[in-house]
Amino acid sequence: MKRDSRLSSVLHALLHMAEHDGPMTSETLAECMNTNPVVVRRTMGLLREAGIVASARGHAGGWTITADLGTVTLRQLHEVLGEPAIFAIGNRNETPDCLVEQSVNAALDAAFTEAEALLLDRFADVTLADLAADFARRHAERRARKGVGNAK
Amino acid sequence: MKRDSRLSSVLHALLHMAEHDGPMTSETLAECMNTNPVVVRRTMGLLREAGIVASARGHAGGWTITADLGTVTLRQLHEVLGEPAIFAIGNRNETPDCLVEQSVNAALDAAFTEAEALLLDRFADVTLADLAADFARRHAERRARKGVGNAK
DNA sequence: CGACTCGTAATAATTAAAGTTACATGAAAC
DNA sequence: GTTTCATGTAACTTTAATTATTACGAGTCG
Repeated sequence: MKRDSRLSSVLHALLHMAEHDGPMTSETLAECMNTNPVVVRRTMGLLREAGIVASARGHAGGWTITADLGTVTLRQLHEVLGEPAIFAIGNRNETPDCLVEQSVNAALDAAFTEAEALLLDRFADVTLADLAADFARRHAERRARKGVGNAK
Repeated sequence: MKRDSRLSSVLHALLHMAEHDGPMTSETLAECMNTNPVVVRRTMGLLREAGIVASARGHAGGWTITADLGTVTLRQLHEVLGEPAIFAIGNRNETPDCLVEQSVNAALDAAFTEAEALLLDRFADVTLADLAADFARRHAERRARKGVGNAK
C-alpha cells in the first residue's frame, strides 16, 4: 500500500489554521497541502468528532480549531485517525499453527511492540503548541536571514 | 501498501532449514510457508549473495544454511533484504518549501528516527540461534503437554 | 539424455491509501 | 426566497507497494 500520510497532513492543516484568522475552507486547505478538498473533509471530519476542530457550512464557513493547542498531542491525533498501522513490515501470518513461525512472530512482535511504545511516547510528548512554537522560530530565522522587510 | 513480510518469511524458512537435514527445495519451503517457489528463490537469492545460504541445482539440490546460526542477526537479515521501509506512516512531502510542513516533518522525523533506532537495536540482539533455542523450548513444552509419544 | 532444481524476466493479482466525481444538505447574502 | 457558498458523503478511480504467477533458460545428478 501507499504510506499513510494523514497525520502529517492534519498537522500541516492544523498549523495553517492556527496561523490564520477565521475559518479556512476545505478548498483553501487542500490547495496549501496539494491535495483534494474531499480528502480534507474526510480527514478533518474525524478531528471534528474528537472535538478538536469545528466546521461551519455556507458563506464564511470552513474549519476552525476549537481545542487548546497545548492540549492536543500527536498521539491523540494518531488515535483520532483510527490508529493506523505504524509498521510497513510485519509477520506473514499473525496466528500460525507452525511452532517455528510462532517463535519468529514472538521475536519480531517483541521488537515491534517496544518500538511502537517508544514512538507513541514521543508522540505524546509533542503538542500542537510545540509545533507552532517551532514554526515561529523557523519563521523568525528566515526573516533574520533575508532581512526584515523581505520576509515572506 | 501491503506490509512487507519478507523478514518474517526468511526467518521461518531459515529455521525450518536449521531443523532439517540436507538441502530443502524452493518448492518444499514454499509449501511450508504457504507461498510460491519463485518468491522463495527471489528472497533466498538475496541471502545467498550475503553468504548466509547456498543453493544447488539439479537432483538433490536446494537450499542450505552456510552461516553459523549464532552470527546471523535479525538486523543483518533486514539489511540483506534491502532495508525496506519500516514505517507505514510518514510525511506527505519529504522536502517541502512550506515552513509549516518543515516543522511538522522535523517533529515526526525525530520520533520515527528514535523508534527505528530502537527497533534495529533489538533486531541486532536476536540471532538465528536464539530463535532456534526458542523453538526448541516451545517444542519441548508441547511434547510435555501432549505426552511423549504423541508429540508431533 | 532426462528428470530435477535453481535463475530470472515479465506480468498479473492483491491490498490499502489517496484522489475524483457527483450530488445532497445547510447557512449566509442579496 | 432564491442564489451562492461550503460542508457531508457515497461511490468509484487511480496510484503505489508487496506478493503471486507464468514461462522459460540453464546447470546437475542419475
